[in-house]
Amino acid sequence: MAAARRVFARDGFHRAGVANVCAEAGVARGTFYNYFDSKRTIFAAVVEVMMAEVLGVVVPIDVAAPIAPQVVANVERLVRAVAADDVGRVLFSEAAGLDAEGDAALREFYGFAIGRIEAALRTGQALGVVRSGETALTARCLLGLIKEPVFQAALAGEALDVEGLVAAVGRVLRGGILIG
Amino acid sequence: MAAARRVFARDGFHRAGVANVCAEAGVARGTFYNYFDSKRTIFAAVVEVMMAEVLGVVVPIDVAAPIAPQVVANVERLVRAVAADDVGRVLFSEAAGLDAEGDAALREFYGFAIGRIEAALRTGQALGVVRSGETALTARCLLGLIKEPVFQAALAGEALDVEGLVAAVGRVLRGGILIG
Amino acid sequence: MAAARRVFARDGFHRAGVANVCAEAGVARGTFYNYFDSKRTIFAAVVEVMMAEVLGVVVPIDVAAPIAPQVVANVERLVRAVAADDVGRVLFSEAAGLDAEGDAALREFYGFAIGRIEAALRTGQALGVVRSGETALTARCLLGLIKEPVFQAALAGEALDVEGLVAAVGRVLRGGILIG
Amino acid sequence: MAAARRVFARDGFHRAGVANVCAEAGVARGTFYNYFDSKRTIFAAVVEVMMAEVLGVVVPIDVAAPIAPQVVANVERLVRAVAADDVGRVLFSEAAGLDAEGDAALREFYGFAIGRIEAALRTGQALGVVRSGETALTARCLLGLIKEPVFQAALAGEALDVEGLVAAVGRVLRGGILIG
DNA sequence: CATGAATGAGCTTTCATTCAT
DNA sequence: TATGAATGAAAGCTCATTCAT
Repeated sequence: MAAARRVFARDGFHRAGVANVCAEAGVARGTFYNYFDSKRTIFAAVVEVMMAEVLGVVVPIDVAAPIAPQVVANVERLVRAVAADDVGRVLFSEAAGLDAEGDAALREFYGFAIGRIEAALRTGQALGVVRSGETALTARCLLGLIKEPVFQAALAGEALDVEGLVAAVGRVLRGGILIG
Repeated sequence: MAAARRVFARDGFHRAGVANVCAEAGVARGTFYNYFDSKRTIFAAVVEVMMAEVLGVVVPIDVAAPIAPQVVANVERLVRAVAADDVGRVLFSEAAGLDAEGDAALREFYGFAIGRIEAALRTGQALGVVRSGETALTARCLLGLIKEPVFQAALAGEALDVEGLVAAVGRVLRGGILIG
Repeated sequence: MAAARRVFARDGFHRAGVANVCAEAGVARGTFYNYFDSKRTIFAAVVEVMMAEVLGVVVPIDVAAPIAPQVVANVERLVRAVAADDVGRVLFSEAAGLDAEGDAALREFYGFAIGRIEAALRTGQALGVVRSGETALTARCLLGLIKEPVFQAALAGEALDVEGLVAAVGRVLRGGILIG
Repeated sequence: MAAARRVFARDGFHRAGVANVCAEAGVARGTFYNYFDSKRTIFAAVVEVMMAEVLGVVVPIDVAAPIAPQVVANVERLVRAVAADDVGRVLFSEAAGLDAEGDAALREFYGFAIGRIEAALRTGQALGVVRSGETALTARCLLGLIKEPVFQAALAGEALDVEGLVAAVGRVLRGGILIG
């Protein structure tokens, strides 16, 4: 699994071969198929782990405590999780469009993430700390707000400026962009 | 080209075969290779056209006229362009991670788009209609704000609610999310 | 035909394409097939012309006149004919092993040439100017004596030293190699 | 390798397909590519073995012992080696003109063979058993003397009369053809 | 008669997967 | 359980040839 993760992160699903994964793991091809049904299967397993890692870092907001720092902390952990180990690269570039099953897993992942954001928005609206308004599309927008800079950094091959990104996201969340 | 666009949009680069493209176009395999060097080549051509379509709908802001409606109109055209014909699906899912050349083209595309957004932010700051602050990461965030809902709609196989999205984006741009 | 000859001489039968021949001749592909049935056909025609050229330069020996100079002159003309225009390259490298028909043509060509040499040997023996002995294999040996240096020059891409070759051949013919 | 040798000998490089080689060997196409990079590669390997076989049978002349029988023995072994297994067919018809690399290998082969002959001629001249005179072209002529009858037999599809050929070559070597 | 776009059979090659050891 | 040689379906691509214009 760890070897597969490295190989998929480095080469992507299509350019990576089972042979590469086996070589990286130091086992024979047959051994691979004793543990995984197919290349597709291990990729799905790797992706699932990555999704769990990403979703796992988000901590539910405690409404009794100050909210803003909790949101910031969540965003920061999220960004770090996605930026680590090419997780973003695999999840955002490779996982989409593989096949129906893969897309379903991806939909579930995003559905869960967006659901959490939307729930947070609703709770925030109820508490009066989030502006009222439609939440479904807004949740998707917020997801993109965080995801896109990570994707761009991966595409450019640059390290991500996590603090800067958290600050930028925070600014947009708090006050938008336009004045007046 | 039109046939290839349909096939790549439907099946993706890897699942689509030259045979599929030829069948869709109603020509023989040899005919294909009279016009394109390789499967990779025609995909690059399709992607390039899509990129041009997307970038082409963005009209420079006229600072003499009211700015907000112009921004809204740009966002709306952009969203429609990306949502049409699975452009988003191809550009966001298939084009990334193919090879070095493809990634370079993608970087150029995003670089141009982000550059435009950043320039607009700077101009807006100079005019006093955009809050001051860092612009590079913010530009990426704004790109994600628009891109992600389109991607999600494509992933879910739903039609995109363009007006709703434009409204949601507008809301975030104007006032952010958080109160106080 | 002239264009085909150039192309086949330059590229060989297999690496040359009908497209190359047409480009060299400045005509369209369809035009080519108005005059020749196939690539194989025009190659056969080119080869036939070359064979005729080679065989045509050999002049029957006039037994009334001094014989040695006539033989030398024949060898020299033969060498020049084979060395010119990559004739040797086409005849010796490309024409063999194409298909049954091509091999048959080649057999006829060599059969004729070897027959001429053998007849000359027999006549010479009758006249007492050629040592007695078996003639069939000897004729093949003599053919090789002339052909091989031409082939080697073509393979090495060097110009052939015609005078030197004629002298060397003459020396072997007259006195062999070994002493005593 | 053995199967490939048979197939290349029978069909030639261009008419032989990897499929034929695999069928002859009784293995699947994939198996072939586990051992050889390409059709070109295995052909080069086959040719190399053939070249080594041919060059390997030539034994250096021992100047202390009678020379003529040694030369005859060498020629005989050479002829047998080239005549066996369609070695001549592959080496003389198929190997030439494939590509730059193949021609280079062929040049090396012939260069080595001609070099050996030339060295033998020089040694013979020093020992006074070979007539004085130019050696480079003469060496090529002698090569042709032996090679051509083998080639002709292969082309005609006849078995080669090895003893007759050795005798004919011997006659030419010793006394040439012409009298007086 | 010249054209050249269209053709499609057939080639080489790849690689996920199997299975006897 | 680990192995890795063997597998073969399927892909991309070439090029001699045809035929409507």
